[in-house]
Amino acid sequence: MVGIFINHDTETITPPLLLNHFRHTPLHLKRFERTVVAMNLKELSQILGLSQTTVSRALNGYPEVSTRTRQRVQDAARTHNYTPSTRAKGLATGKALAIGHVIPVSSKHEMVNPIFGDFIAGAGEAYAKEGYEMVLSIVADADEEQVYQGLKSRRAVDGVIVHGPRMNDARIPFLHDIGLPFAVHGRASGCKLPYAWLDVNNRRSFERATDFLFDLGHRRIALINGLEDMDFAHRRRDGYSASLQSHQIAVDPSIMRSGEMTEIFGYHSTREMLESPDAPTAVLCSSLISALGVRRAIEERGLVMGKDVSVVTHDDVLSYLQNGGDEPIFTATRSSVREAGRRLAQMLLATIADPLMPLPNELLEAELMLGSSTGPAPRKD
Amino acid sequence: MVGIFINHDTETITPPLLLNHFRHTPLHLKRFERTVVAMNLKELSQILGLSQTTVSRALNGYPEVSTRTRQRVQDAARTHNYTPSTRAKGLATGKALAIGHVIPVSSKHEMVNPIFGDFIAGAGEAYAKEGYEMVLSIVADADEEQVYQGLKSRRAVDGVIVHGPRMNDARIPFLHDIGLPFAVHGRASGCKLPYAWLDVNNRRSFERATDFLFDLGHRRIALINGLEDMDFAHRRRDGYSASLQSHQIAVDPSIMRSGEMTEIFGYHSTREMLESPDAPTAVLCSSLISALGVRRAIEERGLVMGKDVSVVTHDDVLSYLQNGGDEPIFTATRSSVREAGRRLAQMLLATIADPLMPLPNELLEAELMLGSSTGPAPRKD
DNA sequence: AATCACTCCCAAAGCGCTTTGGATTTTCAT
DNA sequence: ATGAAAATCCAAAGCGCTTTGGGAGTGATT
Repeated sequence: MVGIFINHDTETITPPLLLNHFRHTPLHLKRFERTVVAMNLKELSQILGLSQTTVSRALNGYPEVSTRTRQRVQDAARTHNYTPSTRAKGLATGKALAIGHVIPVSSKHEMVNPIFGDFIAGAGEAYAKEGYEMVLSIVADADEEQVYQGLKSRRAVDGVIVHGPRMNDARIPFLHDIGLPFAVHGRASGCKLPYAWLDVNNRRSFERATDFLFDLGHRRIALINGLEDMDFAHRRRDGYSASLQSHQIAVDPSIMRSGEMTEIFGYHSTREMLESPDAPTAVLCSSLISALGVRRAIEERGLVMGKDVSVVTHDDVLSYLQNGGDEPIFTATRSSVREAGRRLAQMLLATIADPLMPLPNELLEAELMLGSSTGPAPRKD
Repeated sequence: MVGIFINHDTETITPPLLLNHFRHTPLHLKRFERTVVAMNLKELSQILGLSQTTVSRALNGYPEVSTRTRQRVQDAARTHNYTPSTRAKGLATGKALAIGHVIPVSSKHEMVNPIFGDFIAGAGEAYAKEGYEMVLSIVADADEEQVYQGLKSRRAVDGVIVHGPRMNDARIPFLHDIGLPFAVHGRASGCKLPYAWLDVNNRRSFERATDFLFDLGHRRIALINGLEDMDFAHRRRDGYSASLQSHQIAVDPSIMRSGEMTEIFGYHSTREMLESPDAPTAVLCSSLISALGVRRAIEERGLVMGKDVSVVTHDDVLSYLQNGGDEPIFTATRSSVREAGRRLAQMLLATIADPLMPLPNELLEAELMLGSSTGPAPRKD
């Protein structure tokens, strides 16, 4: 082992006095690492007999380098497996080359939103293309602001994606105040400030879905929605109510539920409502996962979905939860959350690249896909 | 605006010649940012009238600082909202203070493993506690090695978590070779090298589950499993086979399926098998999501789960997919993937903190939870 | 022959931190 | 008092990169 050390007075160095801190590797180990590990700019430039400046410029595409030299440098970089250290590059440029995703975990049920995986997958593609890293923080929703503050002052990221916006979401003015670029997946009604966002037209898609159920003859339509204070839930409810009103039907709270969209939630809600003498003939549901629960409740009662009770659900096109193969199980308002991730990430990168650009917005329309979960309202006997 | 600039010859600086590169913000903007933005060590030490050394030491818990000074420094840091830049700290210490998670996206179905969100949530807790960042790369499984190489040579992370190990997984020797610390969620049969891992005792839990079905009188037990080359699937199959053999029943490939564990997969597999004259009376399933499909196929055929056909599934205790509330829907082998994330992350951090430590392993036993999806085998008529 | 304009390259100064090797005070038994 | 040891603090040298402000060398133009 000793032969590997470069600096021979290693032994004579007095180790720093540590106080419950293991962050600092013993010096000899660090030396070891650095010796064995990755090539750096200095070494590469020595190999090439060029200055660090020239090598750096050659690699970063600056024009003050001859084509021949650039080629030579690039080849050497490849063969020696050289990639600049993000840390050092970041320090020098003042950019972090990373985007933060702060994932709120609902303190109530410790639930991680299931759409998150697919969203991240989409966003990841965009980052990889631009050489950005993606850093994740999982946070109890109460501590969120603190986390943003931390990311900012540690200079760990160049911007963040805001997930699961609520109405009048405090995070938006907060991020605006601390000057951390951000883009929101969804919108926050009531927020006056301009901000970058991408959203599905939730209101419209749920209005259409409700209209569709009306066309099939349904008059008693239940709504199983996300948590009240989530912005998307609010908008969907608006769309639902609008449709009811335009058909002169009063909104009836007894067939409306909101909660965290688990299978169980869909099941319990539906089960309760079906027990009533005035049970709904159709259910509009905010999530495919809950819709599975809805179906369970329906079938458990010996009813047939699409005949006795119709179901329309929103479908985020999650990779592990396809809505049927050839023939969709559920009639659904459909919008890929993965695609949303991809586009929102691009959006954020664009606003970071050009801070003077007007903040971009994008409103996606959900498709209404016909499946076998809907049918004409059953005749009253 | 101009008043904010600190360096007044800003205007006279000739901008660097850029070649299709937007990474470099115009200089005046950078200045602006740096001026407005976060406090740094130098500023803080000036405010305090101390050297950077002392401030740094006070904040990092080194003993060469008087209690009074330390207190003063800590207070100032808090009030001025100072947090050291991770980049700079990383550069100076040689650590990245970050752990990488490389998430393979199956190239076939572009599927993100649904357990991933909960796993990450668990791991995130561990990282947050130790001041580590979590960086994510989403990667088509073919490019994985390249991504590890990149993380290593960019010095972006101190270690990585390996997800979804396959049999004889090439990633393990590879990571070993490039000298990037890692810990595996699961194991890779056939890998001779020692490595840190945490796994559920898949073989045992599936053997027990099969035994249990035997005890209920079932003799024709189907297996709906994950992809063949996934290590966990292999082990579960082993456990299943072992139980069959110990009961003198031959393994019958016609009632065994393996594939990506979607709802649809569970549905189709079950549907097919139930059509056979020699249909299974029980199904052992590798995922709660697929189990939902299994149930659908059963009920669609007018059969009753737990009576006509028994189902046992593995349950990863995902937050959005609870297996029933009070009374579990499915009888299940149960092991929290979130807890696994938490522990594996701690494990990795420990091996990084002390590289000389023997590599830790942990084998979790799954609980066998009784639900209403199982019952005695129906009598042959 | 001197000047100019390029082209191609370089030394050195940061970026914000940690860590080393001392320097300066305090403290305290003698 | 009086050294010696302990307690505090500091200047400066990196960490690995980018970027600034030149400096040679080469032809072409006066």
